[in-house]
Amino acid sequence: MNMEGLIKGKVAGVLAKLYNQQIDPEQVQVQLTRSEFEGDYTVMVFPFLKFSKKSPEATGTEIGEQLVAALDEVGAFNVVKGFLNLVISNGYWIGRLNEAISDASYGFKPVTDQSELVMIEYSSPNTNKPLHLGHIRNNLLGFSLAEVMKANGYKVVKTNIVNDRGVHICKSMVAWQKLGNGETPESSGKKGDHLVGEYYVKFDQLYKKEIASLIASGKSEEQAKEEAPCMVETREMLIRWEANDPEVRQLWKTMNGWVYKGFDETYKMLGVDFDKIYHESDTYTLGRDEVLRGVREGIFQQESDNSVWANLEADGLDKKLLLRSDGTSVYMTQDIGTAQIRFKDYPIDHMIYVVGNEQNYHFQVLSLLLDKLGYKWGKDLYHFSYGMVELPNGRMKSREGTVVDADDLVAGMIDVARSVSLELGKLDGYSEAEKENIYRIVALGALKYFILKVDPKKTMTFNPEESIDFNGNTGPFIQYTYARIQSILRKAAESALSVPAVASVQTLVPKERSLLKVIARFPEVVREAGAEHSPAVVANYVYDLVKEFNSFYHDHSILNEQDVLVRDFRLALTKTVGNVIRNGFSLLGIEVPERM
RNA sequence: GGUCCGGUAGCUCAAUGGAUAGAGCAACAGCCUUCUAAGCUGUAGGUUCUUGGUUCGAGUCCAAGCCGGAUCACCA
Repeated sequence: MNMEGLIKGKVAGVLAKLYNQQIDPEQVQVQLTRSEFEGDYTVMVFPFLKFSKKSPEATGTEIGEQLVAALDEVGAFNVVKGFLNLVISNGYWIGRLNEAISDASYGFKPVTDQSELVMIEYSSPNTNKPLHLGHIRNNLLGFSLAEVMKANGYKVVKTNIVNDRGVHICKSMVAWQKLGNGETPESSGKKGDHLVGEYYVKFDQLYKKEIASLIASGKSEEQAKEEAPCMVETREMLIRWEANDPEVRQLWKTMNGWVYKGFDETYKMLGVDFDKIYHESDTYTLGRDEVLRGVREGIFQQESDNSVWANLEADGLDKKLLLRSDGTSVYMTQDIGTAQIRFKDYPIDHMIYVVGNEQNYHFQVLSLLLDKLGYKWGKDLYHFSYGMVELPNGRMKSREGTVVDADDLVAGMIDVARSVSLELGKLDGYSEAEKENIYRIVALGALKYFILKVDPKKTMTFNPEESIDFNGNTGPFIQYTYARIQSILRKAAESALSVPAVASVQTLVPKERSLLKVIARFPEVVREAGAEHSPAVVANYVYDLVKEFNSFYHDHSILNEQDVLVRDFRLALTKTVGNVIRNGFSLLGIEVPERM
């Protein structure tokens, strides 16, 4: 049991003994003592006053005396107002370090055959335009969440549902047919996803032009939008696509192929991957079958124009369209099919959808619909609803050209990392390839940390005018600390010093002690990150750890320490901090460099 | 309009109902003959949107209001 649990149980026992009061140990409030007070753990005594009928100070003192007598690890206590501060022995903290020193997966729970399986859907791009900053947040959160869940002992299947069909895809196809002149990624040298994205934009321009000329010829705006030739063509193309028209299918395959090649490059650069990829084009018919079953069973209603609806008014929601009057599928339809096939493919215990909070309503509806269709897991779907990334003046708008492209952003970050690194000139002796790899690690560290340190639920702001910082509370700051640690360990090895498997000092200076306490928190941080579904918990912890280490590093010498026992202890401490940084960052999908 | 989410230092973000609300950036002042200065130390910066309520104790919970955003599509 951890120290907090131990204290809670003991306090409950003491309350029974002193005041004849039974209380659930979980009701005892224990927290880490704030650094400005002496002590390690603090027990709130305010809630006990109604039992003790004494002052907070007297109550705290009584309980404190009992705890010192009952627990070896509690060496002393002090009471400030209603706060009972417990001082834990050095031996306990050193013992916690000794657990961590040689455990390569310190803080992680093992995954076993009995582990529950969690499927995490993330990324889920449309194949009509390249990935942008919003997708980056999704991808980083999804990948990190998968690592966090693994560290909490779950089997994880990462999945990606590619939205590869639908009107939006047909729009870029129509535009390419009309305006493309046979342009390909090879002929133009453009990355495939970017090329297709350009035609999606061109479609929009053409559409607007056609609407304008129809309005000029006397049509109403509504009519114009309906009758614009390129839109008519798009709708026809979607129907031909669903009817398996060979010509349309061929064009679709070709253009999607370009996009996939582009996406693969971006995914690889971001360091994210998937265990199983589903395509909407494979699942939407399953969804349609399910919807039609729902109609037969009276769960859904078919209107006279053939469109199918779910009436969710009894659940406090609206009516929801499931099939259009022309029989084609909508977004919701394919999500039903995808859910069904996934649960057929895997023994899923928990399903997590990493999708932006703009789709909260969609997932509320999806969960209800699956439930109505008779799937017992419908109600249990978990929508990991993260906040949007905004620019200083609001959302990214493709019409205003303010979309921050994922590839451009990463390339820009690498440029910054390169110039910072060249200026500092600490990579002498590395080959160009090794240097470029460091620039990449640092650049992605900066970007990933910047995004993941923010509470996923919250909207966050990104300013493309100011490049992401490399100093202060940043990824490179943490990577730098790791690199320093490795430098010390290399020097130790050169001097034939080995890191002891067990630390055997008796006394600790204050900065050693606070560092030990931060290291000891790591397993709980991993657990909390899993329970809260929050990589930010890990990011903020690693920052705390690193700040604490740098302060220690500044004040105390490690290799030049004269007392051999202290030197060896500090080596063990230093190595362990490095391991925790690496493990913590691995949960965020961030690499750490040996030098920088 | 209905529903949901948010509002903390100039900016970007922290803070299981607990002590004097913390970091970083930006500003200012120091620290490299010493294990990597992408570092360390200090100064300054706050009506936690407002008003009530619950509580021994509220940035945190409740209610109302103000401001901002999302969503309620035969878009995804």
